[in-house]
Amino acid sequence: MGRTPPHPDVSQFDLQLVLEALVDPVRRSIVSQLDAAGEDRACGSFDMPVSKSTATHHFKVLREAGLIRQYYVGTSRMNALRRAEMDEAFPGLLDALTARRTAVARG
Amino acid sequence: MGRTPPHPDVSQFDLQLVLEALVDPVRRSIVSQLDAAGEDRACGSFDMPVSKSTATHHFKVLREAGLIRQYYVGTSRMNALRRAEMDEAFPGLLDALTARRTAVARG
DNA sequence: CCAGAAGTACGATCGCTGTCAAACTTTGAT
DNA sequence: ATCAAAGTTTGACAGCGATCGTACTTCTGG
Repeated sequence: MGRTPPHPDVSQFDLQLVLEALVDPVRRSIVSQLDAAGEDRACGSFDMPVSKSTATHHFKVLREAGLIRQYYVGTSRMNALRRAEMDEAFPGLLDALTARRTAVARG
Repeated sequence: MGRTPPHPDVSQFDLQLVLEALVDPVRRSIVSQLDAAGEDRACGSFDMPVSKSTATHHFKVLREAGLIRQYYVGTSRMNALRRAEMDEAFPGLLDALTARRTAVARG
């Protein structure tokens, strides 16, 4: 569907949801890749050892936790890291987790 | 028993294990209480909504992730937060998670 | 208009983990 | 010696979530 999916507001960010999102290695890798890229990227452009349907699931979890913002460009769904807002809600958290320690594991 | 349980060395701290430990609300509460107390505390002295056997499980997970150090004093098992070592391995992580967000000012 | 590309939606597994109760161990006090 | 306190161990169970394949939708290019 072309409609924009629901995104939580910064005031509704929940630490529990954020941690549940970041505890998964695949999702943490997505965040790291997005952070390293410094620009928005399509779902399909990520290096991920899972199927497309599983990838969709991971992006949804990240979006609902407030970690990424998603919007369509043609058939591609773009993903933007909501770093400033995360830093506002949980100062230091993303810094601690994106510290070039990235390892992509098969889970 | 009575013997000291195994503790990982700082050089072997693993981010994945640490996050898996901290994603559980009960365990995060233990860490927060330990941090707020500023001193070692016995297992039974924590405010936890679970049974003793479940508590034992949580302390074990925290210990194996390197978040706490455990030692016996009489029949009590004391718990110490390994903050300095955690800060060394993952700078800013515990700070971000033990931040009291109810308060306003932050020095 | 049609084919392909990019994702989503939907079930269905399947393993993991948080939970408890019950039995046990160790220590300290009476 | 006995008893209670503090945890541990074991075994079982329930629910969640990561995974996949298949079918479906939407958009773009020819």
